[in-house]
Amino acid sequence: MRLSTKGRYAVTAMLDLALNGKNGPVTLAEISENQGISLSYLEQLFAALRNKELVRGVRGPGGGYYLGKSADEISIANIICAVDEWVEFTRCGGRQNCSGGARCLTHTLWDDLSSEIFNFLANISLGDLVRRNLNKSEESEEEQPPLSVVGESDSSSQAA
Amino acid sequence: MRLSTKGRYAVTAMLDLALNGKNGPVTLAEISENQGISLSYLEQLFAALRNKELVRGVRGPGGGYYLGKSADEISIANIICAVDEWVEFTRCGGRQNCSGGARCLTHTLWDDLSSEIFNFLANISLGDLVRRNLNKSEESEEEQPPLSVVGESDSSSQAA
DNA sequence: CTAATTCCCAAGTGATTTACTAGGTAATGC
DNA sequence: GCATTACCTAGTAAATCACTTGGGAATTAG
Repeated sequence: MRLSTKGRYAVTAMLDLALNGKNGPVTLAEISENQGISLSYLEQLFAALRNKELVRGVRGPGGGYYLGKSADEISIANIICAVDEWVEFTRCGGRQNCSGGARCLTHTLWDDLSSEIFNFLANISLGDLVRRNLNKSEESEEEQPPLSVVGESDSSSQAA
Repeated sequence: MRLSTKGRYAVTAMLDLALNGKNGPVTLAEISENQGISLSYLEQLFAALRNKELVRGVRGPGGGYYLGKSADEISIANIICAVDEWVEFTRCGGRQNCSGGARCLTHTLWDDLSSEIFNFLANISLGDLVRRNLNKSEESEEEQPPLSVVGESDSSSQAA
């Protein structure tokens, strides 16, 4: 998993699309304006998103972009992977002996954590985020817990 | 949050330290060997980790690094933030009107998601990962669910 | 005391990535 | 046919990555 600013641009743009695309397509010019991202950079990001069929472009006047599927079918992980493409990290390529035999244990741990993070992001959809925001708008100033809490771990006090 | 390869190096190195540091300090040379990371790059990473008091160095022969606190008190978010430092993403600086008034809504959504991801990583400690691995070694080939599942979301079928 | 070992520190470097500009072409609507 | 939009390619300054070089400074073994 890789969560760079590029992925953030993509997620932010997709959120904009999900929010403003209810009636008719949204132009990249609008997203550029709204989110302060350069038009041409958006074009590059959307080329990648288009390849993964996360968005669908319509040319000509009145054109723009639609979501490629329903907001509930698009996960944050989908978006990030589309633009930031997954790089395999551990060098031991899964099968190699990895300097000293059973020392590859650390890599196993990392791989576990890595897919953990991926699953987390794969379980949050654009639809989730949008719905959550609508709820917040209605309930206005009421305190609300984060959309889905990890539970378990009570290892206190580590917010930087 | 920012999860680059740099953060991965740091997490991997810290895992190595947590696993091999039970009796005596671990040298960067060992970690370098084990994990295939250049010694000097490790030094840079550990300089950052030292600043955040996540590790403690001991000089001279027989020296090396200890964890700065117990493995349970060190979260993955701690490690990543130490080396990869948090960059604020949204341009509207929290208070600005953000081109067109209520359009900053997308940014609110992003901020929510962002702190969501952070909390997730803040709730996984080095200790958690190590314990999980020990369990796995004992129970050997038994199937085990990922360390902590998100629950809730049933928005099926989105693993790439 | 000396020498080896380790952490510590600073500067520099080629490769890659980031976010962007410039300059197009292709389809579509009025 | 003209404006509008998506689509495509190339180039670029700045930043980041992962690493090298070349030194220290503290500690221990002998």
